[in-house]
Amino acid sequence: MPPAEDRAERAERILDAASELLLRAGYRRTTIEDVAERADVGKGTVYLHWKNREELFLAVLLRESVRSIEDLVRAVEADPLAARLSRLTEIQYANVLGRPLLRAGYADNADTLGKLLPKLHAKLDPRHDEAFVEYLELLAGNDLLRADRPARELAVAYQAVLHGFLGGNPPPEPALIADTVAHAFEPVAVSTMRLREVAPRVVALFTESVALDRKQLERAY
Amino acid sequence: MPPAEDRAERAERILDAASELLLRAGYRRTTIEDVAERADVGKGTVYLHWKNREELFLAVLLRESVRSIEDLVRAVEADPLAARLSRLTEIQYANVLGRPLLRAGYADNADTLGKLLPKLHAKLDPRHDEAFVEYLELLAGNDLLRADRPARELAVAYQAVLHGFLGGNPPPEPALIADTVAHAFEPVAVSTMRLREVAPRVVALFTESVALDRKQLERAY
DNA sequence: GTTTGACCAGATTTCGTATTTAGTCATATG
DNA sequence: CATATGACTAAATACGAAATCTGGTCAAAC
Repeated sequence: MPPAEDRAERAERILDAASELLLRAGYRRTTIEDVAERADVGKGTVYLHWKNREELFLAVLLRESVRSIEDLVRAVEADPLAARLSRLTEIQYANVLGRPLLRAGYADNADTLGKLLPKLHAKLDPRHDEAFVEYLELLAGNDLLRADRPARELAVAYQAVLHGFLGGNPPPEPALIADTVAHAFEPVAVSTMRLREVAPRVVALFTESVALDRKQLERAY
Repeated sequence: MPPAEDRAERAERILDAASELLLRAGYRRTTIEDVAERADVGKGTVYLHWKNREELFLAVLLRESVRSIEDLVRAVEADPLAARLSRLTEIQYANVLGRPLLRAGYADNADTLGKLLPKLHAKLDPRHDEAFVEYLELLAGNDLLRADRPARELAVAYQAVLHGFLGGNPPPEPALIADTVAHAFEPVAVSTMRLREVAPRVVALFTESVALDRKQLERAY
């Protein structure tokens, strides 16, 4: 087996297997052997990529998270108006709802993620939160966000709103959170011109943030 | 023991005991005997008031909920401006945070409420939701609420926001949800005059709603 | 150099037993 | 005679020992 190239491919195959089983059986009931068998590798091979079970499954979730943000970046690249907070929220909200593993992460679905949840939040949240606050500050600096409160405070309120919607049963329509976020956090008038200006920087910001996550994933390849 | 009067008093005493123990030890670990002993009654006496363990503890939570709404009603009576959605939310949010049992109910604290949680939501939510939508419709009819979406839809969004804030860790300051709700759901200008007009009807609405809950509680007396 | 599965310690599940508890009701009490 | 009680029972829960399973390692195979 040629070394470098197929190694990454094998890692992906293992993640695919883990992802599939995680979704079907949940963290608690999915064993490393199950994953190895489904990925057509020996059990020991899994440990050549990740140092233990937990890291493997966290990688599954990290990959899913990276993919969702890559989707988001593509959406903003395709349409600069998607850089607007309300529109971005709508896209990302729908995106998360369409990815059962992320949805489980937000809805605190203990059955599928089990003891992985706390570890997950400890690992992913801080960096993403940071990037998100930067994004808000970028908006604020361009009159695309309410300026009467610090971005960091609006971020707290925003996270609460997002969590509230994602935790809904059933989660409300994406249009409703878009509308709510628009009123709650955007200024009365949002300049399309300004939006076109910041869009590339938004893309850069999220691309950079996601690059770090990518790096971490690739360590396993 | 004179019948009617002291019977209610005894019921309250039992609820006090149950409440105390529920908070300290959680539903799963609190036995009827513990409650009876702490309330200075025989075990059988508890069953003269409630038909089973679950009903007893649901009554504890119902009473807490009733009390919180009574607080709210008093606040609106004392200050008609508190009938405004953002202000009402701020008061009720702080109220819930200050009542550990209600807080546990919203934060899905499985440890203290355990298997009681699903039953609780099934029992309390429908009626309160109904009253809340009426309240929103009352506001909408007086230009005290955004009119570009049906009240029922705003109610869904509002519940998501409230749940998101209450589920926060730690829950954000009351002022932040007030601000968020004001922007998200209120019209740009809120007429103080109109507010004074509707306040009594808001009081009546919630009083009536809570009266039903009271009735249910008193059945046990 | 790379992959693997047999292996082992520790975790988890199982299953039978002991204990606890919800709910009842015959009796005690005032 | 109406009310309150705690002894009682069936059912649930907790416990513990034995059996099973699984994460992680590593010597052997390739």
